[in-house]
Amino acid sequence: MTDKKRLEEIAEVLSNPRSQKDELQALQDTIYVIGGKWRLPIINAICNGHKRFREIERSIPGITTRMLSRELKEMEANQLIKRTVIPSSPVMVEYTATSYCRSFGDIILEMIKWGKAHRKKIIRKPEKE
Amino acid sequence: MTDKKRLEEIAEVLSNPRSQKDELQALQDTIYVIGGKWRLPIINAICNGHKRFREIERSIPGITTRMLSRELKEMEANQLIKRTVIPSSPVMVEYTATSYCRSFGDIILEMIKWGKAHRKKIIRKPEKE
DNA sequence: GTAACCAGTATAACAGAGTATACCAGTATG
DNA sequence: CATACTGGTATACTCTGTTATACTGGTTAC
Repeated sequence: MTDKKRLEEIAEVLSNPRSQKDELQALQDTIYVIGGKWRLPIINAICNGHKRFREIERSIPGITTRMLSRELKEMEANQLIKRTVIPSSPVMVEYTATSYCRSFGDIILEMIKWGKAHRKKIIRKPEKE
Repeated sequence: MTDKKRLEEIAEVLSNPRSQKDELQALQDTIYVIGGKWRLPIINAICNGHKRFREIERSIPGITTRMLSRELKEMEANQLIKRTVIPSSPVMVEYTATSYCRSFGDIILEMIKWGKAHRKKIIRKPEKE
């Protein structure tokens, strides 16, 4: 390590008693958990009261059965949601949010807020036709 | 369309005067803009005062030169950051955040908050060794 | 002269997120 | 009997974000 780099590091630590590193780590952890195109929309749908598979599917235009199925499975494994089978006929399935899941509420809210505020600025890549 | 589905839709609209659809759209727009593994960490780094290429690179462990270069280029194209060349010798480059970029502050803050609160719950897939 | 810094570019390859399409068993509706 | 609903699975494929590795040109320090 060069002296320059060393001095930079010392300066950084001194100016950051609570360390930027922890914040970066926390940020990256969160990105890891809610990463991907569908995770947050699904959480949002379930928190908004959509419980049934097809109901969630319909509420998120563009998502495929496969992706929804996969995400739900993983989210159940990670204790984000609860899957309940109602032994009626035909069998019904209900997905409900755990409190862990609802802890994303503030993030989702902020993101909706941002999206609404900056609607006009966004130029999406054209969807495949 | 079946009567059932039709009734469901009516019920949904009635219970949602300000329409969940707009919120979902806003959420997906935001996901689209800040999507990916590196976008938010880079924004965070620049907002925290890291201006120089190598400085940003060093502040985000794991990122490659290529990814940082690509992201910076795209972010500049999208008016998220400003790239300034200082004609010294050797040439220096400074990246600074636009106010548009800083508008992600609240989202990043919420995500850091979440990450810190749920640190222990996260089981990351083991990194490649 | 060689090692390290700056700000990147080039090339190739990979992994997995995401898409497309079809299909299953079971039930109810007309 | 055909159609449409339920909650999904199976197979195959694409795409691109991401990684890995090497390299460039110019400058400064030892």
